Amino acid sequence: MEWEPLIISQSFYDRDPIIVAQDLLGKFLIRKINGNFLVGKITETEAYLSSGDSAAHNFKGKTKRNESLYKNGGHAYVHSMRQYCLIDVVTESSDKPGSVLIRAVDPVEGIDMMKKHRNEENDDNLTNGPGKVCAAFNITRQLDGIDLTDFRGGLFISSSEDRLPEKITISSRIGISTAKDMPLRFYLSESAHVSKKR
DNA sequence: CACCAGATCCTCT
DNA sequence: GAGGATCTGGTGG
Repeated sequence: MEWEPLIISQSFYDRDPIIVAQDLLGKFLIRKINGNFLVGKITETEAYLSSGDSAAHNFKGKTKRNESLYKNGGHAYVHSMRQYCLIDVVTESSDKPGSVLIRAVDPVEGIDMMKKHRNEENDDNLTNGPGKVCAAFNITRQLDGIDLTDFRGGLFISSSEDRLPEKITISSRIGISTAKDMPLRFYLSESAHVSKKR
């Protein structure tokens, strides 16, 4: 990378997922593979609450599948959904298993490799969905539980030095069958890489 | 072991 | 906007 990543520390994640979901917009998701970097600017997120949220994977308690949700803030929860993987950022502390689903990014660096991973040539269809992001970045269940605040790992999140404020749109979450109406989805209004507008 | 429910995506109308 | 492909983990017998 030609710029120095500014790794986000754990205190950023130790907050309500509704706040973290919005603050993650514009941050950079960075994947390191064999010395190469894939970089995406986060454009779409969804918050899943630590309690009382029937759509959250913590709703029925801790299982082998979701145990990463019970780690401290700043870890990754990677789970499989049909043929795809999805990635959440764990928020709050281990007794409050909230999380933020990363649903889309703007491709920034390593775009050719993303295209290979996705078998897709069109930039606009590369990373505009949670399964697509994981495929493009080669995020698999092997990364479940990884510490996103550790730059030595294969996956981390950084901020940018001087970012202009961007408009955020709030909507209900997508693809769930319960708790459909809660306004917990956030995206950069002007981004071309978002799963769905409005 | 069988069944079923998904935080999806792609390909058609 | 609908329907199917296709995979994994959780639950109950």
